[in-house]
Amino acid sequence: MSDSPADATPRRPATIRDVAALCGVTASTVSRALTTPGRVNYRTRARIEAAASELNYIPNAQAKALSSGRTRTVAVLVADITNPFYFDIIRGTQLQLKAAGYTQLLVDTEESEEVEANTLEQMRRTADGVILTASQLSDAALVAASGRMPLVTINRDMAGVPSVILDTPTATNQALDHLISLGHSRIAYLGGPESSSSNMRRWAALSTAGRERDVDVVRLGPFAPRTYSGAAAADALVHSGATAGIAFNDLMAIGMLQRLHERGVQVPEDLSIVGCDDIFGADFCSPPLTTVTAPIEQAGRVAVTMLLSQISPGVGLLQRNQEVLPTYLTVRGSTGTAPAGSPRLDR
Amino acid sequence: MSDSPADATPRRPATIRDVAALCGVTASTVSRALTTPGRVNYRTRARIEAAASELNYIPNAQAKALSSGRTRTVAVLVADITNPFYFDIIRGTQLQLKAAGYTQLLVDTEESEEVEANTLEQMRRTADGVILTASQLSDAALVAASGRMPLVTINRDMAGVPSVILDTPTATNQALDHLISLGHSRIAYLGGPESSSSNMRRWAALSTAGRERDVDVVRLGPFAPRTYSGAAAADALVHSGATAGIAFNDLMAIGMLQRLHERGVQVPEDLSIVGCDDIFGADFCSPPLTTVTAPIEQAGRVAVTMLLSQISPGVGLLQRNQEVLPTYLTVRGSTGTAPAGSPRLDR
DNA sequence: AAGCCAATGACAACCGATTGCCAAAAATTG
DNA sequence: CAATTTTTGGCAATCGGTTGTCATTGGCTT
Repeated sequence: MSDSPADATPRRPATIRDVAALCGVTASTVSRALTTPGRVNYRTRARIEAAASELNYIPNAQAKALSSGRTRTVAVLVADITNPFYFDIIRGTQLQLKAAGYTQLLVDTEESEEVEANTLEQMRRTADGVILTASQLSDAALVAASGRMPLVTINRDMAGVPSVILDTPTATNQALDHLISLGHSRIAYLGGPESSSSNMRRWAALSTAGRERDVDVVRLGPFAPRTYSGAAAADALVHSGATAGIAFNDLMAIGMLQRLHERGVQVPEDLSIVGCDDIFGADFCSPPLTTVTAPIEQAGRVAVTMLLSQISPGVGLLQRNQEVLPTYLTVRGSTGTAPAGSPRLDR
Repeated sequence: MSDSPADATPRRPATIRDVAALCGVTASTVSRALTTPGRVNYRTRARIEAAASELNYIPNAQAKALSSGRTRTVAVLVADITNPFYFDIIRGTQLQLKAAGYTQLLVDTEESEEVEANTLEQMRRTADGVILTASQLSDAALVAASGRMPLVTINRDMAGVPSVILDTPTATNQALDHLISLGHSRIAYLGGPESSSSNMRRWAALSTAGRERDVDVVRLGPFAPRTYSGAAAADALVHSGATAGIAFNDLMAIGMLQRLHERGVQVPEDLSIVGCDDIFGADFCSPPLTTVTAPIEQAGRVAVTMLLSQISPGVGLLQRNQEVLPTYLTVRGSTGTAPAGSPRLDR
């Protein structure tokens, strides 16, 4: 039992030459048999395939990459692996990449432009393409990078650079209407990082919509898109005198919920809160969060599809170079009718 | 501006021979200058370094891997990328791998033994080592795999295979004592997958502890370790007549909380719930979950450290081949005193 | 000044595949 | 049946590095 053929795994994995030797052909023939089906007589191919599986031959990916120039690997750069938002992205990319036989390289850029640029340069050789989330790169650098290698961004709208955009501004406006219909007339936007283009787009949409609908929409922040900055955001919101707040993302919104609970401010009785993204947890926090539901995982999947069509243009899957994914408002327990007579919330 | 030296990125990245040519030396000298510092005169090395940075030379990872046999890549296999538990693992591995200059390959095995085995065989060439979470492999297969390449498991206690174990049984017993001290005397364990070794160890510890302390500990399930199976678990718990439940993990516990809320069962007044892991969300669900806090991210980090010390044995970092990480009980709002007189919970 | 040794850089083989080109064998054609 | 075309497999170069071996150089000892 110590050496039954099934278990026997020689210490050195079989190479293409081992297979060739076993069949009495050369390595090039084996290579052709395995990669260019029609190029080799079917009888010899059968022999080769048998030998390959007998030796448990697995082509060396490195060698393959070196000679072919393709690594069958895609790098996914996330800004902050701590953020559940990116988990959904990663889930989507992983799913789609695996289906296409690609391997996923996961890199956390820690929101650093430098790390991002270096990684990108590194990956130029290591990966066949890159998916960039929340890029910190300048417009010029991004365009340049995109010219150098297949690349798709998520949530970065840049002409000439293929991208997947989660259309949160539209749904944020829906959220605004939702709040207005509940009687709110002074509403705050708890902003995220200034460098975030979705943050900017969203605020632009909200402030315009506010003017059109004749309600006060004020902007607070910027706040870090993390749970812990929810405290600052909550305090700012209370102090602002607004009766409802739309947060940059769910993380912040959940942090706000916690802080407001501590301070004894009732949600939604005293204050309504809307989040954005609908991440894991948004449905079971207390109260459950009214939020803008974004198809995050789908964004990851679509990004991969777009990227792969760049990598192998023959396969005309998805040739557009921008994909806008719709989002929608999910109403849960954190929004309610505006308090009568604008109660003094800030003690 | 279209061709300033700083921006100029030739279409073909510079190779080691380009650098060599620019310095009037051979490729081997460049290689040595860059990798074996003392091997080359410091003056020529300086010249080479200057040339390298001028040409923006980045060694080709594939070629490097091919000739050196090291890929500087580690594969992390997770059973289910959907589960927040693994996010924390991934976060830990990513952190530590990056610090060591390694790249992380992320693979979702979808809880399939076959996918796991195939990936493992594949990675034998592609990665320098593997971190295995929730492995589905048989003991024999695991030992064999571990003999073939550097490998560290997380939460799989197998003699001869280096592992990181989150010692949840100890803290689960603490949870039991906590419940007993609150007056509970009939307590259920909502089991996870039978194939999970931490599930088995935990149940073994709980049932022994229950006997020792002379309280009823019953086992329900198995249930899938997901939020959605919390409904079944909650119903089973209510029907069992126990006044407290310890769930296999937080996901299940959070699902139970939701279901119990729907059914109008008050937590913790009618029923106490304890989770396990302390994942993202455990602190802000409703009520906040009493749970066994496990240093999940640390487990990822430690696994990487152990793996790297296997890969380069010279660096005597962490030579033990099993690391048990302590966990502790975090009491939040989902546990309380036992209801008086065993109220009829099941309608 | 002869002899020796360490330092330094070049040469060439090698890692494991792919692929352009060529020659032998087989099949087709007139 | 000879001439031509197609099929099939081998040879060797190549991808971009690493590394063992060797020859040269210069410094040092005695």
